[in-house]
Amino acid sequence: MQTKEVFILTDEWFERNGKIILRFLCITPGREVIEWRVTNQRPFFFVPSDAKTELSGINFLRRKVGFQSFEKSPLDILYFHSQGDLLKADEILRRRGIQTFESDVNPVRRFLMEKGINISAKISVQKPNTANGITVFTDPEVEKSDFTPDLVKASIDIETGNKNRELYSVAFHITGHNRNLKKVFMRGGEKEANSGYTEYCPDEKCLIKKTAEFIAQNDPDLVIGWNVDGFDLWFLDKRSGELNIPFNIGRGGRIITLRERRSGGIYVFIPGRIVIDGPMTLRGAFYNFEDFTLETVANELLGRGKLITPGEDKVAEIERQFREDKEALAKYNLEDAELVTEIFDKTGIVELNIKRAKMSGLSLDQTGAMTAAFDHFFLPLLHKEKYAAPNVADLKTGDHAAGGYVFDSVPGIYEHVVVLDFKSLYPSLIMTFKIDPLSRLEKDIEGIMTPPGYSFSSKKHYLPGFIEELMAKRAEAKRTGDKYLSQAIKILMNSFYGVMGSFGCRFYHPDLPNAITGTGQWLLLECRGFLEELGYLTIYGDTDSLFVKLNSEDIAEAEKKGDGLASEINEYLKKRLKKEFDVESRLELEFEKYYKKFIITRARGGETGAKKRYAGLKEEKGRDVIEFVGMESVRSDWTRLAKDFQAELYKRVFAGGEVEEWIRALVNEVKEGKHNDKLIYRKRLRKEAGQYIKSAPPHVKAARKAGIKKGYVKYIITRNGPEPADKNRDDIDYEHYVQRQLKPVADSVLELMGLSFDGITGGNQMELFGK
DNA sequence: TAGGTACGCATTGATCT
DNA sequence: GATCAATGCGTAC
Repeated sequence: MQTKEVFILTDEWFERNGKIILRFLCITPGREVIEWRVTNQRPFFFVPSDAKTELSGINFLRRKVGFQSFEKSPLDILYFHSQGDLLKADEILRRRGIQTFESDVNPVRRFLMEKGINISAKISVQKPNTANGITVFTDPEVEKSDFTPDLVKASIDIETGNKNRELYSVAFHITGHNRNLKKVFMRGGEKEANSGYTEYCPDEKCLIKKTAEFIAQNDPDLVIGWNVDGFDLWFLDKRSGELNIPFNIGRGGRIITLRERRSGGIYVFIPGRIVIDGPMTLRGAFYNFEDFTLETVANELLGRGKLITPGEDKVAEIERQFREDKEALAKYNLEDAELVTEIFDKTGIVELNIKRAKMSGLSLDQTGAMTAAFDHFFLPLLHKEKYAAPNVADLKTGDHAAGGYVFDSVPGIYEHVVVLDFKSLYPSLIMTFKIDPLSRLEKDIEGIMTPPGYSFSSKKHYLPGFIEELMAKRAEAKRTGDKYLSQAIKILMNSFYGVMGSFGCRFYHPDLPNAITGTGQWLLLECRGFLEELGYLTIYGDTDSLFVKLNSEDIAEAEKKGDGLASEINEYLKKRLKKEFDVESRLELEFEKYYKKFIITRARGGETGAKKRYAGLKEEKGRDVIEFVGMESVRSDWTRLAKDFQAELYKRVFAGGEVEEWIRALVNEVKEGKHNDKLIYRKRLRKEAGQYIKSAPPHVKAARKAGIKKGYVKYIITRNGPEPADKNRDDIDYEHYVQRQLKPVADSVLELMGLSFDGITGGNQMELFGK
C-alpha cells in the first residue's frame, strides 16, 4: 500500500467511454506531483417521487431514499454513469415540467464535499501507475489531512510591440521553496549587451518555445502576474497558435484552456498550475487602491513603481528600447515581474488564499466563490437530514431582505463620544438564535422565536455550531499570531449572512437574512433604550455600532467608561435574551474608540443629520488624529483640492483656530491658478462609454472627448464644460471649483458655527450684481 | 465562478412655469 | 428659471 499526503492544485472532470472521470493534480510535501484520478463517482440528482422518469437511451438507476424537498415532498434519487447523461436527463425532465434537485452541482465539488475534503488529503493505493511522467493514484482510499505546501511561484510578464501584435520579451521571477531565479527571454542577437539573466532568441517562435521549456524545467505550482490571464497568457496562447508553435505548459505537458468569464474577461486553466492574478486576488481579499494598475499598487505597497512610468510615451519608449537598448527593456520587463512577486509576498495573498481554501474547501483560485463554499459545507449535512436542495435556477426570487439599522442623527459639534460596537454581529446573532436553512425548515422542533418574529429550531441546525468552531479557531489563530488564518476565518464567517440572502445561493430564503437583520435592528434600539435609562444619550449608530455621548463626570476616564458601558449592556442582553427568548446570548459589545470631539453635519438639502458621514477627533499615540467617515475627503470622486481643504478646515474647527481669513486666501489662490494641480476629477465608467443613454454625466462627456471606452476617467472642468484632464489648460473654470468643491465642503461645517461660505468670501452678492 | 442593504450627493434632463 | 425625479457613483457597515 502506498500513501501520499497531497494538496490539490487543480481539479477538472472529463468523460471517457461514457463514464465521468475526475482528475486532481496535486503536490506532496516533498514536491512530487501526483495525479489523483476518480473513476468510480456516480453523478446524481433528485426528482419528485411521483415523477415518471422514462429516459430512453440514458443509462441510470432510480432509488427510493426517503429524501424530501424543502416543501417536504418526497424525492427519489437518479444515479448516472456520466455527467453528460445527467445533463441530458435533466434537460429532458425539465422540458416535461419535472423539477430536478441539485442537478446543477459541479461533479468535482460534489465529490470533494461528500468526502469532506478541504484541499488536502491522504490518499492510498496498492500500486500507483505512471502517465506522462506523473505518478497516478486511481480511486485511492481517502483520508482527510491538513497540510500546507510551500508553493513555487512563477511571476510572468511579457512585453509586446508593434501595437500588441508581436512578442518582444518574456520575463520570469521564480520564488518559493528557497528559490530566487530571474530570467528574461528577449528577441535579439547573441551580440547584445547582457547582464546575466537575459537570453536572446532570434524570433518569436524561439521565444515561445523557450518560455514553455522554462516553465517545464522550473515546474512552478503557481503562475502569477498582473492581468496575467487576461493579457500575458492569452497573448502567448494566441501567438503560439498563429505561429503554429506548441505552448503546452500544463503539468505533464498538458494543454492549457482559455475560458470566457461571464464578466467578459478571460480565465486560463493550466492543469497542475494555479493561475493567480494580482488585481483580482487583491480585490478578493478586500484590498482597495486608487486603481489597480501595477504602477499604483506597487507604489502604495512597496514604495516604488515601474521603470517606465505609464503615460502617453510609454509605448514609444518600449519600442525605442527594443530597437536601441534591449538590455534596458529586459531590465524593465524583469522589474515588473519582480514587483508582482513582491506585492504577493508583502500582502501574503497566497498564504491567505491557502488558508481560505482550507477553511472553505474551494480551490486556491476560487476562494471568492462564497455560494460554492456554503454548498461545500452545508449540502452534505443537509443530506444527513434527508433533505435535498433546489437548483439555484429554481429559486423563487421574491422580496429583498431588510438591512441594517441606521440611526437618525442631529447635526452638531459634540464632545466626548465613545463608540461601542458588536463584535461579528451577524455571526453572533446566527449563533444566539440558531439561524440556518435547516432550523428554518424544522422550526416546529423546539422552536426559538426571534424578535422580528421568525422562528428556528433550537435543535436542528449546523451553521451555529460551525461558527462556534470558527470563532474558537480564530481566537487560537490570534493567540499564535497566525494572521492569515484569522483573516480567512473572519472573511468566511462574515460571508454566511450575505450568502443566505443571495439569489445565487440554493439555500436562499428571505426569512434567513430578515431574521438576522431584523434582530440586529431590534438589538440596536434596545441598547439605545437601555443607555437612555442609564442616563446616556446615543447620538448615532449604524448596523452594529452605538455612538454614546459621555456625561461630564465620565470624561476623565473615557475609555474605562466605554468598557464599563459595554459590559453592562452585555450583561443586560444576556439576562434579557434568556428571559424573553430563552436563548444564550452570544453577543459581545465592545468599546471601540473614543472621540474627544465629533461632528455630524446636516444632510445637504435636509434638516436632520446626514447618515454614514461624520468626522471625529481622537488621540493616537499621544497625537490628535482626525478620522473622516463617508465625507468628501475619503471619497475618490472629489478633487484633491476639496479633500485637502476639508482636512485643514476640520483641523482648524476642532482646534478652534482661525478659518475666515484662511478661506478667503485659499479662494483667491485657486482663482489665481495656484492650485491647478489639485483640480482633477477622477471617476469610473461602470459601463461602456457608449452605453450611457439616459444621461451624460461629466465623466462620460470627458471620456467621449478623450476616446476612453471604460475604466477610470480623469477630467477637469473648463469654461466649456468637462475636458480630459490637463492641468495646464488656460480655460479652467475656477468659479466651478470654488462653488462646487470648496463651498459645499465649507458650508456643511461652517453652519454649525453660525458662519457661511458666502458670508466669508462675500461671494454671492458680487455674482448677483454681475448677472 | 464570485455575499448583502442603506445612504448621500452631484448632475442631468424633463416638466412646469 | 425653478423644481424634481432619475441616473450614476462611491461609500458605510
